Parts: sequence; C-alpha cells; structure tokens
Amino acid sequence: MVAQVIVDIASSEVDKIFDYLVPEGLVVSCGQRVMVPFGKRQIEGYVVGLSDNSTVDPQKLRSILSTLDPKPLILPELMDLAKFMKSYYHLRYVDIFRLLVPSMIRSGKIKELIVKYVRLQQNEEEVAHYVSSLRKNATSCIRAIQYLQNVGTARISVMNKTFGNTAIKKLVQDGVLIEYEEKQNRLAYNQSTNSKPVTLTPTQQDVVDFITKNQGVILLHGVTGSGKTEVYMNAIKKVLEQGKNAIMLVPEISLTPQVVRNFEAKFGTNIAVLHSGLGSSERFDEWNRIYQGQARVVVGARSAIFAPITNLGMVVIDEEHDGSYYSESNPRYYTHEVAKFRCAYDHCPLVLGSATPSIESYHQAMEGKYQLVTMPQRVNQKPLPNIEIVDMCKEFRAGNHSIFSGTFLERLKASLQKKEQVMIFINRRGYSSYIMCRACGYIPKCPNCDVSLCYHEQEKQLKCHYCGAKFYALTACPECGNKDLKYGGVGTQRAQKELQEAFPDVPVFRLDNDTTKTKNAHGKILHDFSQTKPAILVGTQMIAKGHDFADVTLVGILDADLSLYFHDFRATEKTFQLVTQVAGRAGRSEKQGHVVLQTFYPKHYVYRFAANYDYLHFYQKEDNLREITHFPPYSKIVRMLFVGDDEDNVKLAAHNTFLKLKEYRASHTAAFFFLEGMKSPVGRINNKYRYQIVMRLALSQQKESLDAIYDIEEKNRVKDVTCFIEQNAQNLS
DNA sequence: AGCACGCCGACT
DNA sequence: GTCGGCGTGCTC
Repeated sequence: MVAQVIVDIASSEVDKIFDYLVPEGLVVSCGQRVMVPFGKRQIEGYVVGLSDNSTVDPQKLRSILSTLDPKPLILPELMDLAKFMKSYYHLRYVDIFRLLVPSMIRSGKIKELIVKYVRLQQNEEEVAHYVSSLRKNATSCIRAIQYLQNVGTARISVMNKTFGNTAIKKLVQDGVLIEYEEKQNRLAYNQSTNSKPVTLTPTQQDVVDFITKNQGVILLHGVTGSGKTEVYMNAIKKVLEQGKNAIMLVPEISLTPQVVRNFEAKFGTNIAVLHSGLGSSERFDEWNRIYQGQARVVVGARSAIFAPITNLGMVVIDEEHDGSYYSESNPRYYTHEVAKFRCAYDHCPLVLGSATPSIESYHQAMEGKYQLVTMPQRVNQKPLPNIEIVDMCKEFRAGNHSIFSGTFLERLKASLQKKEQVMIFINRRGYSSYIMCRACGYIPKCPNCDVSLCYHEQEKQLKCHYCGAKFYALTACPECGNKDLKYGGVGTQRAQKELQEAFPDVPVFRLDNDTTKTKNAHGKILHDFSQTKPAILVGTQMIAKGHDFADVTLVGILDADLSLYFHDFRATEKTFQLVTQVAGRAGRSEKQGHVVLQTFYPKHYVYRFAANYDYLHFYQKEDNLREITHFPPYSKIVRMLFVGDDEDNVKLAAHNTFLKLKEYRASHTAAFFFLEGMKSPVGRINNKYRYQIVMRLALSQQKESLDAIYDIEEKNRVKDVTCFIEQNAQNLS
C-alpha cells in the first residue's frame, strides 16, 4: 500500500505529492496526519490519497513512520474541498491545509488550558472534627471550609486570592481539601442574557419556510431592518432540529460578539466561534469543540467556512455583498465559491443575505441560477429614513468651507436638543489624509511606499496606512520652512475634534480602525454610545454594519463621493451599498429617521437610486453598464501581481509574462476582453515594487484561459519576483 | 523549508 | 594549502 503525502513545508518547491509505503499493521486513511522521513529530516505531512502502486522508483520509496492522530484530522468533505481549491485557485496544498488545521495542532504543541480546582476531601463529620482541632484564630481556614461547604468546588486561584495561599496550602496538606485539574474551554465570549422569544412576522415565517425547504443558493434580499437575523436564527434552529449543523458567516470579526450573543441566547452552548482575531489556543479550543461534535453551530468571519463540521444543513453568508468575503492575501479564495462547494457536498441550502446584494449575486438570481427571496418591509412597519441630498459645491460657493453643510448642522442641533443620537459616517480614518505645504506644494510621502502620509491628531504622528510606518508630525515644511500647512482630506479624528469643539457638552464617540485595535474596544464604544443621550458617533465603514440603536434619528454621510473616485468598476455599486447601509442605521424604532447625504456630485445616478431605495432600478442600470463594458458579471477579472525588491527585475518579469499572454491572446481573440500591463496604482509597498497585469476574460472560455494563464506564469518565473494571480480581484492597489 | 554538494577568496 | 562564503538542487 502506498500513501500519497503532502509534506507540511511552505514552499512551492515541495508542494507536490510524495509517495510513501504504508508499513504493515499501520492503519492510514485519507486526511490523516502522518510523520514521514524527508531527506535527512522528519516532517509532518497529510495523506491525500492511497493507492496500490506508485510510479516512483521503488528503490526510492520510504515508509511512513507513524500516524499522529487516532482519526483523520481532515474530514473527507474538507479533503475534497482542498482538492477543489487546489485545482480551481492553483493554491499550494500546504496553504489550504493550514486553513483547515489550527496551527497549534500542526506544531504539536497542544496545550489545553488546565485549571486547578479544590474541593473538600473528607465527609462532614471528618471536617467538623478537623475544624475543632484548629486553633480558634485560624479564621482563614475555617472560612475557606465554610465557603466550600456552600459552593462545593472552586478554582484554586480564586481560593488563594480570597483566603490566602498559606491557608489553602495547609488545608491541602492536612488532607481536608484535594486539588484536581480539569480541562477548560477558553471561552472567547461571555455567556449572556436569555433571548426574548420573538414572534416572526408572516413574511419572516414564509422566508424561513422557503429556506428550510429548498436547496441550492438562495439570495435573500431584505431591506435594512427587515429582520434578516431573526430569519437566519429560526432557519438554523430548524436545521438543528433536523439533526444537522450550520455555519453562519458575518463580514467582520467585530460583529461576531453580538451575533454570538444572539445565537447563544437561542441555542445555548453548542455554538463555536472561529475568526482571525482568536488567539492560537482559543482557536484550537473552538476548532476542537467543532471537530468533536460538541458545537453544532459555527459563527465567524470568512475563514469559518473551513470549520471541521459534518452533516451541514445550512450555510448563511450575511451581508453577502461585503468585500471581506474575498480573501486578498495568501490563500486567495472567494468565500461564496467555497461555501457553494460545501453546500453542494451536503445537499443543503446556501443563504446569501443582504439589503444591497452584490450586482454579481443579483445577476445570478436574475438568470435563475440563484433563488430570490425578498423582504421589502421593515419589521416595525416604519418607512425607511428619508435621504436628503446636499450639494456641497453650492455650500462651497456660498462661502461654507467647513466639512458640514448648513442643512446638516441645523438638523444636528435639533436632534441633540431632543436628546437623540446621531451617527456620522466618514470613509477615511485618521485626521487628514495628507498634508500639503501651502507655499511650495510639498506633500510628505512614505519612504517605503508610494503613498502620501496621513496625519493622526491624537498621536501627533504621520502614518502610512499601507506599511504602518510612523513619523513625527511636521510643524513646518521641511523643504521651505513655511509654517502654513494645509490639512487635506478630512478623516474621522478631525470630524470628532471639530464636533467636540462645536458641541462641548455632547459626548462624541469615534469608531474606526484606530479606536478598535484592542480586544472588545468595538463593543465597548458601541455600548457606551448606546447608553448616552444625546450623543454623536463618528466612524468609518464600521458603523454601517448591523447595529441596532433605537434612538439614532439622524445619520450624516460626509463626502459620500469618496468611493466614487476610485477608478474601480465597482465604485458605484460600493457607493450605493454604503449609502443604503449607513442610512439603514437611522429610525430603527418608533422615531422616524433622517439622513443627510453630502456630495460634490449630486446629479450622479447612484444618489438618485439610493435616495429612493430603488435597488432594482439601480441594479438594472448597473448591470446594463457592465454588459456593455464587459465587466463582471459579464466577464471574469484576473490580476497578476508581481512583487519584488528590485524594480527592474519585477518589471522584467511582468513584461515577459505580458508578452506571452499577448501571444496567447493572438490565437484566442475571443477569450479576452481586456489585457493590460502596468505599474500598480500603489507602485511600492514596504519597499517592494509592484507591477501588474489585468485581464478580463470571456466567461465562456474562462477555464481554458485560466489554465493558460497559470501555465504561462509557471514557465516565466523570474528569480526573486513573486507572482500572485487573483481571480475576481477586488481592489487593484 | 532545510540540508548537501560545489566552486572561489582570506587565513594558520 | 584549508576554512568558509552562499549559489543551485533535491527531498518519495
């Protein structure tokens, strides 16, 4: 018997199948983790196949040394998934396995959290006798015993703290108490309140019924506040009742705590959390609970789609339009595609939910490839907030050079007077996105990257948002000494500062990447905001997602155009989604909400559709545009990114590959709508130079074209230049 | 990734 | 004359 093994070494050189003999008496199955001799070393590997014979010279064949786990670590369905991802994305096996297996297991350093407890060792009589033998002033010992008589058992660390470790030590030595250890799950989140039973609206009930009775991909288009979360929870509840398991994905890890709280309240403890914010031991514990079958619902960010869960009954992707479902670094994959594979394997539905589905998903629904379900009404029957468009050009001409329009300030004052809450959305963190000398035009740039530095007021630093480099803020222009500096591009910090100055009595909270770096900071800020009235919350994208604040009556969108300026074909779509999502934060309870949308481009069609909440017509216009211009969903975008230390080398690699691709296109003219090579928009990050080739492929021949592209890449590799091939590339910086 | 084999400069 | 530099090449 021969086992086909992938060794756990992260290098393309060894990312291929090695055959090993299976020694007599050793049981080895597919997905099993094994120890194998590899050159002069011993290496962990994964069995990806078994066969009766091998094409390798029998002289060279060596034997597997041992298996490392009692049963295969990689479930059959995940092994199939790995093979699919290998062939579809041309990923390295090791990178896929590293998604599937927690690092703690791979390194063999499984440290379970062992908690030490104490409990009474003797019966009541013996204890009473012992107590009487103690000196009267041994109060700590006596109190400790009394305490344990009440609670039975307690953590030794707690006992030491409350009664003193000398007392506890003595009691243990005297045999009154006994220490024991227990493996403890590291809970990432606290258990929480019970759920208030919610009665579903007829619409919600219909949707739940539909979802649970169907297979395939279901696109759930429900306006903000239509109660999608309740639908997911009830559908998953049904899945559990059928004895099956479920995965629920949310776009950002900062959202998991509240989803987890909701789910825990509904399902108790059989829920696991998986996301990149977990420590390695927490991750292992959660993974293990799923693997052991203790957790039947997995909640998490995109990587949770790789959870070792069997017998799937449903996968939900909430806010399916969100960009975070595209993995943009190392193993590059698209969560929807992975989820589709898993659901097809288990013949269960994949639910994509959003108030603003991506054009691509909605297109699939229109083509009849996805089933479409809609929820057009808010649960509270309240109309969606009114969106008022303010022309900032007019404001500017009228002499208002501030970041707030007159209209918005008036409404802001009125809301604050009524002790209501206000959310202000700015798509830019920091204080200002660049600084410019008004005398000579000098703009500070990052020395490692081709971008300008952003000013952060709080830290009084200039920061690079690409490589993270930090510098002291300028007081004068280093070129000409001029002290009159322009702070361009208003960010969240500056908005917070200006608002605080304008309204000194009103608390102004800020929610962005910088204020949520520490664990739980996100939840704390939101909690504090929800408890304060009146209050203002300034934030980036983050505030747009799924928070339910009853008293937010006004939402301000400053600089809505920002995302329109990116020359990305998805810019309009992103803007529509953003406006709709942010607007959806207002008026979630009894009070009618209002949205002020500031723009320098008030005539753009995206605002007309967004202000009317007219998704369908926006979709039709955008879809038409994509068809005419050959953009997705009418083509597939592929980007090859070349990265390396030496610019000439990188350029050469990109250029050579480009020539080969052109050659290929010459004989396959219909396969390409577009093919162009260029320096990346951000031509250097962290001192690595970046060149790229962007292609748009005809869907009908994409498989063939992709094969050719991967083939050309392989044959034109240049030393010291890495090439990444991204399908469905999202941002092209 | 490692580790070996392999061919050219400054040291006892 | 040797020790050692890290450049290519292989690992079932």
